[in-house]
Amino acid sequence: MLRFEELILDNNSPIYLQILRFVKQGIASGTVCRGDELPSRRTLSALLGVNPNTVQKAFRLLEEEGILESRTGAKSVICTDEAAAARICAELRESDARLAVQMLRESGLTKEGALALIDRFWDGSPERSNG
Amino acid sequence: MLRFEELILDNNSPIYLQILRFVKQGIASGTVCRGDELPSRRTLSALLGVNPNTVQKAFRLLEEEGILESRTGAKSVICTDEAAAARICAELRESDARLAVQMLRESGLTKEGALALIDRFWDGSPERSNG
DNA sequence: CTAACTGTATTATAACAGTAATACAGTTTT
DNA sequence: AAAACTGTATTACTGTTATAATACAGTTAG
Repeated sequence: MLRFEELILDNNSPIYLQILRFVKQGIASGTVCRGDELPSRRTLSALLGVNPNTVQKAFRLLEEEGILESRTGAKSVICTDEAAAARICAELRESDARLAVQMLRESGLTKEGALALIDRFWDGSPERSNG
Repeated sequence: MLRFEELILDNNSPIYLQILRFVKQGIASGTVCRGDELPSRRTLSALLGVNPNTVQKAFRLLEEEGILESRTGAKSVICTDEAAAARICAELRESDARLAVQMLRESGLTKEGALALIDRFWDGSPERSNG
């Protein structure tokens, strides 16, 4: 099951998107699968200390993406099979890669320069090749 | 001189940040240097088709970073020497790399996975390793 | 059935970012 | 000095995000 108590919210992006991503990552990693129930909007909002409508927004988007099934009165249920989970996993990473590539391209880097920069920054501060 | 007429604005990020980056890239590439005048807020806003205050916001930030010198009534002047230009150049790319790395790490990728993804995405759509 | 839960919908408020319109103040040019 | 330019400051409008209160509707457990 998803451990929402381990979801630490930050202020850099909308809360509903952080919840969305958390659920998607849970699916991508196999932590949750088809048939698993999610906590109710009210329960989760209390747990996270946010407004129920903020959770509702995230859940609504999950439903629109076909990840969640909601019936009025009943708890919401994950409805992704393994293929869908793999797709979500790929989407998560591809969207990140797309954003990263776009960002690096816009700064005028070549592909090789970008790869070198990523390589240097991954493990910590880069060597200063130039002041 | 900076050729603002070649600055194509997009809707993915705030205009004032796009202007800011354009000027910084001009400095980093040596297109402008210390002593060069920038077009007035009004002139540039008319050229770009945006509000003068949007340009003003970018220029104010440039001044706060010590890149621009403004006196009421007179045109704003670039005040970065070569060392500052080199620093800006490095900052531009390092900040991009930091953001890219952070983004890719958060999606759970390894360094090798991230490099491979960047490599695949740089020239266009990646091969689908999995459906 | 009833009570307590569930999801859904509506409306309102506040804060913030981005953009815009306008007025004010100083410089430059004539 | 006057006109035309310049930067600066104030205020306002818009959209997004987050929150909140409330009402309604369906399910589940007793």
